[in-house]
Amino acid sequence: MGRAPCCDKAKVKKGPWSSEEDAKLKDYIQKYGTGGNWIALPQKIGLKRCGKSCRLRWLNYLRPNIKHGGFSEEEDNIICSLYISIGSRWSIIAAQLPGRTDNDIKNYWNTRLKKKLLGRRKQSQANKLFGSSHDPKDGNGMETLSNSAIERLQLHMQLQSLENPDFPHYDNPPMWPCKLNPIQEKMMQTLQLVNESSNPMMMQNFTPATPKKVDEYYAQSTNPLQQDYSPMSNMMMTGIESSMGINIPESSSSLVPESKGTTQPPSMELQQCWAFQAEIDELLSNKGAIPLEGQHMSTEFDCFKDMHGVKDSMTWWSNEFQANSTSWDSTGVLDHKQIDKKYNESVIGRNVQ
DNA sequence: AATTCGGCCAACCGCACAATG
DNA sequence: ACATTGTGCGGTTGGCCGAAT
Repeated sequence: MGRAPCCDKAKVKKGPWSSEEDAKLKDYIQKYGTGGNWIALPQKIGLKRCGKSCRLRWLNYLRPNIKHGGFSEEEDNIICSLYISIGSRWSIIAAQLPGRTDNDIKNYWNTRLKKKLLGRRKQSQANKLFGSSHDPKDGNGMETLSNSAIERLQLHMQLQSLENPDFPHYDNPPMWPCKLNPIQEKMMQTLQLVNESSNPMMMQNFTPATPKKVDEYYAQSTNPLQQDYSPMSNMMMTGIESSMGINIPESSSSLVPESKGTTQPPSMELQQCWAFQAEIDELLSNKGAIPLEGQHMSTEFDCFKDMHGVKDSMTWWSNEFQANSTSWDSTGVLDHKQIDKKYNESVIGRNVQ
């Protein structure tokens, strides 16, 4: 038995809002605020609408200083960067873009930005690999990998290739994230689950590395590419390492090793880590696939050419975002509530809880 | 000119969580 | 401690509109 509906659906109006309804709602809220109860609000002002519908209309359309459409390149970069980092947490992303609503950003991402970045070809390949045609009864666990995770993985790998264009990235060492936020941790746990079920042999032999082992890895590194401590790498988690259970000590994030150290081979954990990264990469890039008509393999990442200076901007933004966020799980929500509170206090002159 | 198709976006739905009694 | 209610959020849908055929 589910919870009772918030309103009588037979008696409320649905569909597009008329200008009269907009005016009623706007006038009332500008005069009296929301009163802290959206459910009761439509009755007070004689609107035959669900309270939730009123709230949505106000937040997404009638609220002052709302911007619609015309996303700037900087906003594109911010959205992309945050999506890769935290996924479809639209409210949090919206909180970082003044005047934008979560709904707007969500629509913009789903209809334009995603296509711009991923391109049709990779999308169709991903669908082929993980899409609805896949039989969930196969039991290989791939169905548990969400589209969001796939997209983020793809985006990240594309960015990684841009970082080191001369090297196929399955030959590259991992670029260590300095510290995962809880959301990133969760995503990596999901990826780990997928890997566990799709390749149990690999995980059987795996034991999580300790921070000490990671420090040893840094000391052992001989390849200049293994010294990647760019902010980009910190923000855009490779994820694979994390999914393998390797913990990155916080202190490592700001350390740039002076020497290259010894020539000892990397630890077993790291070799397994790279192998897993190569495996995922192989899976996603689907190297054996025949290019679609009119497309060439060399255009793999051409979609990113549309994003002028995306790397620099994203790096900058990543640092700013990290620096400004006191905590990951509350940032957006708090900001949103603060905005509403400020509006009620300053415009309406009311002190709302 | 008529029809089909696909992109876009506003709005709805249902779930999860927080607040309250 | 539990039940109820309100709010916030992300996913999805339906309809409009312009482009293509």
